[in-house]
This record gives sequence, structure tokens and C-alpha cells, in this order.
Amino acid sequence: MTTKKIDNLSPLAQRTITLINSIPKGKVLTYSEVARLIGASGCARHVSYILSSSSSKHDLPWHRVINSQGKISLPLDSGYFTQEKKLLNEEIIVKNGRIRLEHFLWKPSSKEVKKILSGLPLHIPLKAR
DNA sequence: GTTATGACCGGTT
DNA sequence: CAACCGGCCATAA
Repeated sequence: MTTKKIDNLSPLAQRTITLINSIPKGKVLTYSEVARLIGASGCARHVSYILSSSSSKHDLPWHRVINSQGKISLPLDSGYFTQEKKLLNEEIIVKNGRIRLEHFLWKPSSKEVKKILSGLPLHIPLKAR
């Protein structure tokens, strides 16, 4: 069994991973949306940092995260096609490396997000610590 | 402490 | 459209 040990990660990482795990099949989120939904607006860059450093370790649907332009951010020589294939496999249309956010962007209610993140520690910005 | 690094973003050119 | 720029933020070293 794959016990997901996210407990020893930073609150930001825990929340990021948990939310991404909840993206429904056939839907996507942008890096900045992930950041915003977990209460860390502006941390889009760090969301990508977390993914690149520990995606496989958590069995994540990492392929459902793309950039704000609706494009795949992975380099062509490093995972781009893997991601494209995973997206196509769940009926998400990728055309010229681009996905129509108006069709596939996941828009959970704040209530739903709250439920998903319940129990996790809050992320407190560095400035406020 | 400081510096370097990202699967980023928004606005501008 | 695409390319560039400056800003953004938490980590790793």
C-alpha cells in the first residue's frame, strides 16, 4: 500500500499536494489557481517547485496542473509528451500544446475546498511569521 | 545571515 | 500571436 506521508512536509507543500490530489479526472488547474485556492496567492512559482521536487513520491495527478495560459509547462525534452498523453487519456483536449481553460478548468466552491483542506495546517506567509 | 533556483504570472513591447 | 521584463515566493545550499 502506498502510504502517503505528507506529514513531515511544510504546510504549503501539504496543502498543495492535498488539493492537487482532489482535482477530478478530466479537469485541470493552473499553478496560480492552486496557490490561490489553498490560501497562498502569489505562490504559483512555489507550486511548480513542489511538483518538480516530489511529484512521483505522492502518486499525484500532477499532469492536471498547467500554466495560466492553458499550456503545458514541462519542457519538450522532459516530460512534455508524458503529460500530454496523460491528459488525452482522460478526454482533455490538448491542441498545439494548449488546453481550453474555459472548458476544462476545475472550479470548486470555496466550501468544497475548505472540506478538502480541513485538518491541514495553515500556510502563513514568511512576512507574517 | 546570503544567494541561487523554479513545470510561474501579468503587463508591456 | 510571441518574446521580454520585473516581480513574486518558499526552499535548498
